Amino acid sequence: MPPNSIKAAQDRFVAVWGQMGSAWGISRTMAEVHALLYITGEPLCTDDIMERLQISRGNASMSMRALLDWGIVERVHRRGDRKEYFKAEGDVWAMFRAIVRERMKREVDPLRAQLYEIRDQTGERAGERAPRDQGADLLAHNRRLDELLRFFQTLEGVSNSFVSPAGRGLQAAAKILGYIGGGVGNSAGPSTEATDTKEAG
Amino acid sequence: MPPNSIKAAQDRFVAVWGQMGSAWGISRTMAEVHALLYITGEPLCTDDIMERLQISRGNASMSMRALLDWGIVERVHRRGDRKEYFKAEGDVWAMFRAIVRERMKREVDPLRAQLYEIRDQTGERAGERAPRDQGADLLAHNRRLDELLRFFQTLEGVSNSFVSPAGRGLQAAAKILGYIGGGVGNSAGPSTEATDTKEAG
DNA sequence: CGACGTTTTCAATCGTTTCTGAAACTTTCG
DNA sequence: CGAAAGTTTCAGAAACGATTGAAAACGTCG
Repeated sequence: MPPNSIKAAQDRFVAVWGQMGSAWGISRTMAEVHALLYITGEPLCTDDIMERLQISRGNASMSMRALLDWGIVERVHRRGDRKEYFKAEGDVWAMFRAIVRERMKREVDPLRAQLYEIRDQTGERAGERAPRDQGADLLAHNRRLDELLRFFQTLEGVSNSFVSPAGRGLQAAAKILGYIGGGVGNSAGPSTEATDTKEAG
Repeated sequence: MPPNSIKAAQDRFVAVWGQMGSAWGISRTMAEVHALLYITGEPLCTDDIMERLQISRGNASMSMRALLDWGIVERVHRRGDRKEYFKAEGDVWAMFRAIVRERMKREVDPLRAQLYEIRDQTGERAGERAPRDQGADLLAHNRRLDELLRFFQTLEGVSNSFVSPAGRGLQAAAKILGYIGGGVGNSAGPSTEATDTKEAG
């Protein structure tokens, strides 16, 4: 096995992860930077990233900053070195929790707020009554909004129980649900289990 | 209340939903079309959509097709009318299940497959041994890949239990978890007040 | 069967987002 | 304090995905 096969695998991982990122509305480069930090597992500095990913300094800097904001990458200082190094969160579940937390905060919460506003916009104000004609439509309209709101409220709850300090809760629940769903066996143990997913229909 | 206030609310909903879509990697227009169908609740034809959303015929057609593929919009035929009409799935949970199913199929499953390949790429082949130098790095590299794979496997399980015919399972679980989440003193509650959805019961 | 209304496709265009590179800024150290 | 090293910002350039509009395909009806 050639000694640089790890590097090749890393490159491939970076590409794959970057692609996934862009499918989920995250800038490709940001995902790539994260991928690189995650897969190498060790702290890298801006120049390392620039060189390895062939991107500009500005881009590298911005992406790093964003990852820091997301809380899935942390600064590392080395004694006797003025450079800053960066290291990715190593625990996949912690990483995912951070992502969920941020996306809820940035996208779902504002969305909920807007939906409430829209709901209020046609909500009956005190002492005012909708015209007879509009009544049914309005009711149905508001019912649909409410259903959406209810849904997002539930989602909020789920996400909180996942994200919270005691958030391992969902990790456990996920496993239980996993069993229900597909009989997916996953237990502790670093052994290379390449268990195939069994469809349960 | 002016009779067109529903229309105004609909427009606003369309805008909000479209924005959300693009934040999650769905084309804005497609999300808008869906929003329109959902919020009006009744079947619309291509021309209705073109006019209301001010988009081209081609765009409307493509977006409709995509929504059909996602399984969150269905064709409706009207007797004595050659046009095709389209109607959005009305049940929020069913809609969300369809979305999860599709995104898993299109994005997560391929990702998993790729990760397996990458894993195999450096996996020890029979009778071959990694050079001593690379040993530790390789082990750590593969461990990180495995963790990711394990995670996605669990995710797959959760999603299956959600998506499957008996998928109401997660709906119930979600509510339970939601309660837990609400009860748990979670970190500085972002903006989770205003939880006054009217209960029908 | 040919004409008409409707839907689909696709190359060209347009608009948005991302990326670059250089300048401005900040921090550290002699 | 000033120089050196590092980081951030930002206007313009490039890349990418979305959108259009016209033409082809489809299916129906007289």
